[in-house]
Parts: sequence; C-alpha cells; structure tokens
Amino acid sequence: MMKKNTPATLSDVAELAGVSKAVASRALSGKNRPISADKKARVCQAAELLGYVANPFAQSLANQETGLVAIVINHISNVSDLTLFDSLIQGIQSIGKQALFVRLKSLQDIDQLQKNAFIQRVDAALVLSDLIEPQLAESLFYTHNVIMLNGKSQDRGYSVKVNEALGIKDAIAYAQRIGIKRAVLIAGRQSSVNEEQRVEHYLTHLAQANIKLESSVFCDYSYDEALAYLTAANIDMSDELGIFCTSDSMAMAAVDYCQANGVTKYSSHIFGFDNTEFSRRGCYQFSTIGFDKHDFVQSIITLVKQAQSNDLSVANEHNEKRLPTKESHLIIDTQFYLNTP
Amino acid sequence: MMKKNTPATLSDVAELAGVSKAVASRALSGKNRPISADKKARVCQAAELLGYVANPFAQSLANQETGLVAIVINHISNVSDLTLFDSLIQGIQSIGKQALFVRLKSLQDIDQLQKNAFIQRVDAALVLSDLIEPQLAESLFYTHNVIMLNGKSQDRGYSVKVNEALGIKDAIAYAQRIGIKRAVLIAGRQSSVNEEQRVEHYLTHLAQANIKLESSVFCDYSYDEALAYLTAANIDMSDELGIFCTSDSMAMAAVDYCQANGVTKYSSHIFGFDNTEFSRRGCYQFSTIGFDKHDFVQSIITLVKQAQSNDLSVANEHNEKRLPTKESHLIIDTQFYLNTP
DNA sequence: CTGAAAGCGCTAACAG
DNA sequence: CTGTTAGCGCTTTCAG
Repeated sequence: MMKKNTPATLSDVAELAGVSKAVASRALSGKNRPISADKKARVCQAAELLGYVANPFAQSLANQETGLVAIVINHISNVSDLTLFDSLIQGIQSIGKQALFVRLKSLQDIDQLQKNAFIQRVDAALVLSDLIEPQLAESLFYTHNVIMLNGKSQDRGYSVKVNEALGIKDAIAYAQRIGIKRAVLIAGRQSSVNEEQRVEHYLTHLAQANIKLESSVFCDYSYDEALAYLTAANIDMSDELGIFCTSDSMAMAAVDYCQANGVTKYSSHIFGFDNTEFSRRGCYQFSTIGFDKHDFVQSIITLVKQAQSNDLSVANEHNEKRLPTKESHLIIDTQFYLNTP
Repeated sequence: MMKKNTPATLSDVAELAGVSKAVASRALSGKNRPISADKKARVCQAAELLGYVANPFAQSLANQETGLVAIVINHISNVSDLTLFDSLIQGIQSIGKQALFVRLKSLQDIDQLQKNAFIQRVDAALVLSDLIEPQLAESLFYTHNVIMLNGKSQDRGYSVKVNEALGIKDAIAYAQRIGIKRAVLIAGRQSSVNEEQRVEHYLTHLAQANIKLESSVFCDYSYDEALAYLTAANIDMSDELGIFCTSDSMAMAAVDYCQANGVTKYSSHIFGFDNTEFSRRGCYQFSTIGFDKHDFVQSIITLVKQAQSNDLSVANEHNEKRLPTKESHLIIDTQFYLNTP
C-alpha cells in the first residue's frame, strides 16, 4: 500500500501489463470500449497490484467532467438542515461524485464565487441559497445542470420545488376546526421568494378559514428573533389565537413564550414548519408542516443523473453547444403533521 | 459575461496582452514572481476583460496543489455539528480553499474511500470521524497534512484536541457543591477513543467528589436512545441524583424524562455536553460543558496554513520526500457553563 | 482491436 | 525580466 509520494500512473499500469497507455485507459474506462478480453484482464490486474487510482485532475482536464457537485447554501444554521445535508451528501456520493459546499452568507460573497475556479466547473449545481436567481446561477456555472431548489426557476432548466400549499391548507383547516379565530404569522426572511410564496399561502388559507391575521413579522427563521418579537409585542394568548411559524425553531420560541407567560394549553395552538424532531419532543409539542426529505433528495439525485446523460447525448449528436433541450420541474408535496399530546 | 461554453484560457489572456503564456502566468500567480510592472498591468487588464479564471484542474496537474480540503465525518446528526461545520466551511473558504465533505457511516465506506480519487489528493484533511485511526489516515491521503480532530494522534503529525478534563471537573465540583451524591452517566459511542477518555474523566472526578456512580450506559449521543434507557431503567430521580450526559441531545432526553415523571427541580441536576443553544432554551434549562468553536476552528485553519508552508519549504530545500519534519498538537480547553434559572 | 501522437490548460525550469 | 520548452496524467482521434 506504498501510496505516499508517488502514486502509480496509467503509464505504470500500462507498462506492467505490457500494453500501451491507450489500451490501459480503455480497459479501465468503465464504458464498453473495444478491447480484447485478455488484455483487459491483464490491465485490471496490474492496476489492482499497483493500487492505481486515476488522477481526477488529469481526467477532468482531458474529458471535461469533474466529478464534483456543488451545493450552494446560505450559512448553515437551521436545525432542519442537518438531515437534509446528511442525505444530500450521501446521495451525491452514491452516484460517484463529490459534494462541494459553497457557503454564501451575503450577496457580497457572490463576487468571490465568480472567481471560484472549482465551482464554475462542477458537473452539476444544487442551489438552495435564496440569494441566487436562476439567471445568476446560469452565469455562475459552466454546466447547464443547475438545479434550483430555492423555489425559483426558469422555463428552461431544472428545479425541484416543494408544494407548500397542501400542508399549509391542512394545518389551517385543522386550526379552524379546533376553533382558532385569530392568528399571528411569524415568517422567515422577507427577501426569499420561497418565503414570499409561503406567506401568500398562509394569507390565502387563513382568509378562507375566516381566521383573522392580527399581525405578521419576519424573524429570519431564528428562535431568538421570534422570542424577542413575541415578548416585545406582548402577544395575548387567549384561547382562540394560533401562532403560525415558518420554521420549527421559531415555533420553539413560541412554546417557550407561552410557558413563560403561564399559558398551558399551547400545544394545539402553535404551528411550526420543517417537521424536525423537535416538534415532538418533551415540552416542545406542536404541530408542524414538512415533507419527506428522502423523496426530495432522491428526486434531486435522479435529476442530476438525467441532466448529465442529456448533456452527453446532446454533445454526441452534433457537438452543438446550446442550452439544454430538456427541462424538468419536479414538485414535492408538503404534509401536515399533527403533534398534540 | 459570456462565460458558458468556452471559458477564456491563459493563452487568450496572453495573446490579448501581447505577452507569452509564461509571463501571463507569472503576472496572475499572486506570488511575487519577477515581472515588469507594465506587463503585469496589461495582463491583469486582459484577464479582467475576458473574465478569465484559471482552470484549477490544469493548475493542479501542473503544480500538485489541489485547493481542496477534506472534512472527514461520520454521518451528520448531532445538533452541535451545525455551528461547527458552518464555521469550518467558512474558515476553509477564507484561505481560498474548498471544503470537500466525506461522509463515513461505517467502516465499509472506507473501502470506497481508498478509491476516491479526489480526497486522496486534497491539500489537507480534517479528520473528525472516530472511525479513522492515525495510521489509516496516513495511508488515505497523499498529503501529510492530515489534522486529527477525533482525539487520536501520533507523535508525528498534527492534531487539535479538546481538553475535556477541565469542564468535566468543574461540572462535577458544582454538582458536589449543591449536594449531589449519586450519578448516572449517559455516554455516547463506546468505540470512540474520544468518548473513552471522556468517560474516564467523569469516572475520576466523580470518585474524587465522592459521588457514587449508580449506572452508566452508551446511547450513541442520541435523544431517542437516551430517553429509552431512562424510561426502561426507570431511574429514580430523588434529590441527590445527577444525570451526566455526554451530549446535549441526551441531556434533553433527561429533561423530558424528568418532566414526564413529575420531577420539577431537574435543571441543576442534569449536565449536558456541547454547549448548544438548546441548553438555555425554555424548558430545556440545564448546565453543559463545551468549548469555543470559533477558537477551535481558528486553530485548525492556522494549522492548515502552517502545515502547507512547511510542506513547501521542505519541498524547496532539496525536493526530498519524507515525513513532515514539523508536528503540532494543539489543545483547546473546555469550560463549564452553568445554566440554571 | 491496438498504439502513436496530439492535446486538455497550466506551471516551472532554462536559457536568453 | 522574458519567451521557449517540456511536462503534469489522462483521453481520444486516427492510422495501422
């Protein structure tokens, strides 16, 4: 396993197998390139023996594929991110690629992005950050395989969206059923398109359910901000008030606010979003809206593979360079999770 | 910003600037290579104009640096990981490198790792996964800049460790002071060396404080497992019992267990580990042990830079290839955070 | 089916 | 200070 210092190269393998570099390359290429069975076997054996692993940098240079997938995010902070990222990394590794995280805290970081040599050349990009518009994404990456996951999209291209209307509707229908008459809406970031649509849904369905929206506020998905707001506004939790939060973190703040103010039957009156484990733990019992992260990730990974094969076939046809001929916009539905003891 | 399809190359820049590729390369290299001021200016201007960004794959091939830093982790699940990863990615980006996540759920994944072309060639590796022994790490990467962060280390090489004895000692001293006489220890993963040392510290200091350890158990840092254990064991929470948990998640389980069993004054009797935000939120008020993640990350990043420059100077001296001449083992101290209302 | 050769884009000697 | 030259390791024509 003498790997340090000088890793074996294709030449080494070819030499040991007694064939040319070209043959060695074909033998190991995975695809079905023309080659005689015995030479292929010899090459593979030699490769094994030398512990040969192809240098991906040389490969990329020669064939334009990098084996990298970018995940473009805002700063990581939400607890709901944990499981999402975990399964995203896993999914990417499962198709033999590597996950490259790009953290984008503010628009200023985008300048740096433009200069970021690696991410420009990824095979695919998954855009979760709401700072990135489809058009910007288009210009940020050389690949056309940009999958928008932040709720934005263009006609051309790929996206996986979450249909939040369903879960929100069910949550509000439930609220109506148990007699909630007034509502406070604690939302996330005003600048996010995702969030804008989400708020829209709340507004529509609250109105339909005849629940009066008493106030609404943006708290950046943050526990602290939400708690500060509730405290400052001195929200009156008489029985018919429902607190609708667009993240479980903020819903936790609502729970703590209620407890601090001696409100005991808050559980059925607080609604979170994300369906994190926290919505069903101990004192933090509240209902929440969410979706199956596993389905979500699966759709994304499938799309990455599909996009790539489209790319290849287009390239093979005429070597024409143009926008992707295929597009795809998948939709995942949210669901309402009732968690009341 | 006509970037798609055919990105500008060094040749394009050189041509536009009216110089040779070599001069263009030097002008843009960042380092202080010999070049006349006016040519440098011309080259930079040309590069700007063309929106030139160097191809990192070609660069890596030519100069052996990849600009990639691997972060080797177990699956992401712990809430305390959020802030750590966030600032780790940020730190890596701050020195102009990219974070490559490698997720390792079980030892079987290591086989794949051996074949993982990218990670073998990273400029540095940060090993957090407790599945990786120093020796294995050594063989996994071509670089010597492997920084062990999982509590393991060899004489030669780099590590940043956390001195957990301090925080644990203080926590137990506090417990003694408030009259705790009996203890339950809920630990993480038995196979982890970090965890083994940690348990050792608890045992030592509990004994010194004359607190009797009634039982101890490994719950894989998990809320669910911890709660299941407490429930199954039907732990008796009479006043002098302290519950010491090696993660905040498990401490939350302890809180919920107490609440479910009508124990009201649990706050000062439950001790977590990680110092997550949850230890001071609403009903989850408990003391916790932790360290400054920012310091931790800073130390790591500093080490990465230092390791790299060592590498370069060694390479420059005689182009000798050998084990790193320098080593460094930094230690970050934990602290006890008292969070009782 | 095979091998020689060109080249991906860049850097690093090496002479000027 | 500058340009020429030779690679880094791999894939891919293109003749045999």
